[in-house]
Amino acid sequence: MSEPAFPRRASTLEGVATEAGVSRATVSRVVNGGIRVSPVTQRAVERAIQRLGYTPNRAARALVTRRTDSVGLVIPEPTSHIFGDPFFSRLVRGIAEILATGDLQLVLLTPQSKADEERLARYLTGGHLDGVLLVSLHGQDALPGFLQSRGIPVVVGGRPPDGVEVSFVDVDNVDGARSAVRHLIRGGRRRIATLTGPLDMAVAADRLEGYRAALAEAGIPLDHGLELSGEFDQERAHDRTRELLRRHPDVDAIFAASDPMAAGALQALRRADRSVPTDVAMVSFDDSGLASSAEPPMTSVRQPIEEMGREMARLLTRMVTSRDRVARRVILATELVVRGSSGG
Amino acid sequence: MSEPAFPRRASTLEGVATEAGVSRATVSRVVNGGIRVSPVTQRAVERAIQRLGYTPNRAARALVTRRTDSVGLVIPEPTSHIFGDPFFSRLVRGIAEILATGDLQLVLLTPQSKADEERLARYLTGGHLDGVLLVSLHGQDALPGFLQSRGIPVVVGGRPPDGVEVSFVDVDNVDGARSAVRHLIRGGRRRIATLTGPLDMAVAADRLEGYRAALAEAGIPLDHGLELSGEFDQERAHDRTRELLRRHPDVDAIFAASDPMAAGALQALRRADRSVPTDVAMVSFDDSGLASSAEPPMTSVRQPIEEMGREMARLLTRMVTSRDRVARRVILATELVVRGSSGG
DNA sequence: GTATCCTGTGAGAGCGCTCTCACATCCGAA
DNA sequence: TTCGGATGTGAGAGCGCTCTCACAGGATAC
Repeated sequence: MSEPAFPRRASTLEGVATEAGVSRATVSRVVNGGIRVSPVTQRAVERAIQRLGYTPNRAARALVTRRTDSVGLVIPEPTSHIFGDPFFSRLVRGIAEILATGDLQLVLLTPQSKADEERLARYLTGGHLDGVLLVSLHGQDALPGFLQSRGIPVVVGGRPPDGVEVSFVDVDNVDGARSAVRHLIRGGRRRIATLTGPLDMAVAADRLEGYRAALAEAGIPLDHGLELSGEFDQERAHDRTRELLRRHPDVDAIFAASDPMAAGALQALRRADRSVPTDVAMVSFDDSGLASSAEPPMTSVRQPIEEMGREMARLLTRMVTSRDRVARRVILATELVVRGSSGG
Repeated sequence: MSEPAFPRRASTLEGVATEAGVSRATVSRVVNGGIRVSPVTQRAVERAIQRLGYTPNRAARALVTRRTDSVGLVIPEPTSHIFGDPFFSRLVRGIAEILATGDLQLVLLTPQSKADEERLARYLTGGHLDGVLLVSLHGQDALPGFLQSRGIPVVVGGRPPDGVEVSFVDVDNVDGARSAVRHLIRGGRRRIATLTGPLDMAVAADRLEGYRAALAEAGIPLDHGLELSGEFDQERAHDRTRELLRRHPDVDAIFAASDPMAAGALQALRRADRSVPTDVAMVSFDDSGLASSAEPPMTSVRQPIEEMGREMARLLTRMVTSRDRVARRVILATELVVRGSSGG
């Protein structure tokens, strides 16, 4: 195969202007919406653009407009945590869907270390991006406040750190967890344990709060020995469940704060010869593919993750394209999908 | 909360130059590697950069260097197909890991329609990106050849369309499938069915080829009634398996070309009261979390997906930073992870 | 008829950077 | 001593675009 021809120098505004017999300024007007251009000129320019296959040079445009037409998605998470859990993909899907309509590019940023994070902060404040989406924040992460104070449009996915006045989109985790546990209580369960995520994450804390609220309203006393906190993953959930069954053999239900955790718990229950849902009923959170394919199929709290992504992108787009910097909060409702694991 | 102060104008080369008492050119030299700068000047400039918190303006730089320091990842796939399957996340992880070391930004592009694809082709040829990673190509997609002919660095994940001389990284799907089916044959199975992916995708065709090769070398005649092609997803695999069991009740093993498909088949087998592995042995492909958490745990072909991402990023980085345009092909080996489902 | 406005267009500056070229030193070799 | 060649530095052009301003010419107002 012959060496591919190197692309001829991409055509510029200047070239189009010459071709159409007008000035650069006029071509620029046509390209940017054709305001104040006569129909005749407009058509001539459009034909010239067509003939030359002209595409505006983004770098040149960015240099003068101080807009890059791209936004960042920051996931400050050891990437290994993201996998096995399609949360991330679904979120990106929703985000990309909306950004595409606004002609904004999505730039992915996954700082893996402290050094990465410093470089990132630099990058973000360096005017490389028009706005930033932040997800999977731990604890009192300073990033949202920092960016906000520098005037950079920010939208957080999930509840942001306390005291930071920033736009965010969250799922109603408290309510979702409460309805899950209520469902177990309605099924006659009383000794209900919960596997929580890392409690420095708002999402984990909120789900625990919902669990407690449901017990409280049913008049069931809290037993902190039934609250097992840890990571969101399957392996550790398995171990924690085994431990739980040893210490509290009377447990008759488990609320797991994620599907992978439920899968781990299910394994532990099977190995301990406890049948689900007869001996131990289960409800989980996420309603990913894992839940529906589990054996028995898992009752789970469905989160509108794509919608969360969409809403985040919508908020950010608005902040980027207008000078509107008012912090907004959007809370999305969850839905309990009942399957066999909870004893229906 | 008070309105956040708007960020002061980011400092420029000019500013740093003044601060350090040198010319713009000298600062530029320091920023770009400090070649031909005296140690004294170098230090002075570095201090000035530090004091002013200077970050180079990427747009301005791109305008003159004609490099954007960002590469695209194109996934021309109805995004819904990506989910439930962590392939995508793992790939991105590997890619991001390598790109970070080379200071390249990852831009995600997921064309969803023909119109999107045309816009994309424009965008890619418009000099907005230094290079492109393509994955999940269907059939005889023209994109890789098109980009290649325009002189844009391209690396394909998976086997590219025939006749296109382009760099790619692929998993040895033929060999992986062959070893999976050999394993079933060694276990004494003879009536082995396979659930394949869409055969216009090289990955699906290759796995089918491996399946056939294993049967052929064992002297087992092919029966096309045992080859069920379709999508990679769980639901349709379930339906196809039910159909298979009706038509060919003597089947004693199934090789599923993905984990979600295996999960679907497992459900269908359970509902038909066939025990796994006693009545029907199973092997799948991917070795995602789904495989290890299935009941029984699924024997599966593990693919080095992160490594595939890393290798793709490495190839692209090399093409972008040098003028090296030689097409390279990298084939990564798979590994059979034996668990309960195959009766191993 | 002149003053005023609006519309369509072009000239030209300038965004922040890189890169070429010129030049001023300084060194060692002839 | 003179010269060629490093070596370190600065001046200035120019990348492709947007945006302000000026201005011509037609419509509208008095």
